[in-house]
Amino acid sequence: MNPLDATQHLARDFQTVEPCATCGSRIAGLCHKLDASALDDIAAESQSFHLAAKSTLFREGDPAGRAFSIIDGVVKLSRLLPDGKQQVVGFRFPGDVLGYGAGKTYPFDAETLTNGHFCRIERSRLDALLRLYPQMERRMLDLCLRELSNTQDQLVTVGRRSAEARVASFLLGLVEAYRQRGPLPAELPLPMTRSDIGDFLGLTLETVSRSFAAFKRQKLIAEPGQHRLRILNMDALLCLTEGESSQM
Amino acid sequence: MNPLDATQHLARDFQTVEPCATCGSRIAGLCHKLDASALDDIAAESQSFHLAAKSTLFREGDPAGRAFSIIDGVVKLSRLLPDGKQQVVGFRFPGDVLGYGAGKTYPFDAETLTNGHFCRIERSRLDALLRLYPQMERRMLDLCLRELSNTQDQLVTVGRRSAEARVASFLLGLVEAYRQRGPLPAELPLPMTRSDIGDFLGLTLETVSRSFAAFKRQKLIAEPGQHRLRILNMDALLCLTEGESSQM
DNA sequence: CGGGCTTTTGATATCCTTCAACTGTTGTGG
DNA sequence: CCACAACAGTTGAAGGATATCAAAAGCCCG
Repeated sequence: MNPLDATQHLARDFQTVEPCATCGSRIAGLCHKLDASALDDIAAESQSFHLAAKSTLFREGDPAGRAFSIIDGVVKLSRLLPDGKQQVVGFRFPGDVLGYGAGKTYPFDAETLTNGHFCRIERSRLDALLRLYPQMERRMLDLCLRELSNTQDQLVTVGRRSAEARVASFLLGLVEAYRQRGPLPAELPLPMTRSDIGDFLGLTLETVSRSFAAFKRQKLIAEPGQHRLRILNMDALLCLTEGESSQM
Repeated sequence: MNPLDATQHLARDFQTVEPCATCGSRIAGLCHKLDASALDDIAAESQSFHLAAKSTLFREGDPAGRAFSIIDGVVKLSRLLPDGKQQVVGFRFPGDVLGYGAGKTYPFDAETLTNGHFCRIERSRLDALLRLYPQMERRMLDLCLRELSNTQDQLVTVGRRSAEARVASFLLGLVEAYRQRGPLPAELPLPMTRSDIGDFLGLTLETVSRSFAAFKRQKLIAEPGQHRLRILNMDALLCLTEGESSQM
């Protein structure tokens, strides 16, 4: 139980305030509300490690031998299409689990957008732990259901919304991701590039840039510095999301 | 254990040949490989029922009090946007579980496209069963992981592919769904309308119609009758999916 | 047979992409 | 410390893929 403090800025009190035995994180990942013996087992089976920004956690097609839990940092999950285009499947934040899927290989690349702190565990060990601790398996199911729900939301956004509505939707999703993980700071980190956002939303980076510019002109958002975002008019963004042009 | 025979056309031997104790289905839904006592419990807690085509199983926003398993039939899951547009989140087939999600309300409408045969169970009972039978919870997790993977694939399709590539991708997905559920017949049922398909792919019904017309002209597919589909050139469809224009 | 869907097909409109040039930022080595 | 290269972002102009609008034909059910 060695508490680490690398997680303090983002990781306040997401569902639990007990630091995780594995890594000291106060974020409720897989280990949410486990009893002491389960936590000991996980601690024994998993390793904590750091990674610089723009590192690769794993690549699409690699044998899916390990699962990862994000203690701190932001990760981009993306798939490369034969024609070179990229689709970002999602962004992952502290508390999220990566690399535990249906197939035998990872279905996408996982790349850090920031410096990060992670936990890794062999998949076979994790499977054994899930069998051993039904509470943990239940937690995994809940994480999976939540992720499924988010992905379905994203499908609606990409499939049926205009460019500006998609960008607004992305911004609100970002706010929500941070809110779930602690008190919302006035300035949010925005570690992804216009290109990342575009690939997430099914848009080009230019279109994303134009939408950001439009939102700034309307004083809906501000970027006080590189990779820093300030939401000025949440309601207007919400309106945009719902299809109406913003008149607030 | 009353074997029903309503499932014979689609429901051949999807992962198991043992008919489900609950409903007689030979499709591996939730009850896949459960022991006798678990099956007895499920049978006691769940009810089987029929529904005509174009019926509503549940609506977006309804309290999510029950989960459903499809024994036979095809179901459309869709979300309605404020501006009246519809996004189809997915189509579900025999063996799939519906209505078991993260939230307290259903996140989408579920509507039958064909006559159907279903199993229903109170959510609280199902949760209790999942706690009681870890094998069943594991099965639920696997179903959820597979669904997540499919939804992520769909995100790539909608986000980054051209209209024809999306339609080709839908057709291949349909083939795959049927293949997983039994020997593939030469003629597949196509119970969804152009509009349903468009709402699934983020296209208008006209664009879907034009893509179908193009594929027929190129002899990639045929429609021998209403709601009947024949795949003539799978490889060319696969090619289209990957971005190249079909030259085969 | 008639009314309501579904589908097809054509003509036009539009939103977003593409292409291009330029600016701003960051990190690196001389 | 500055010069420079690489990368990220901005903005404009033009073109294209798909949406929208419209009309007609086909199909199903009462």
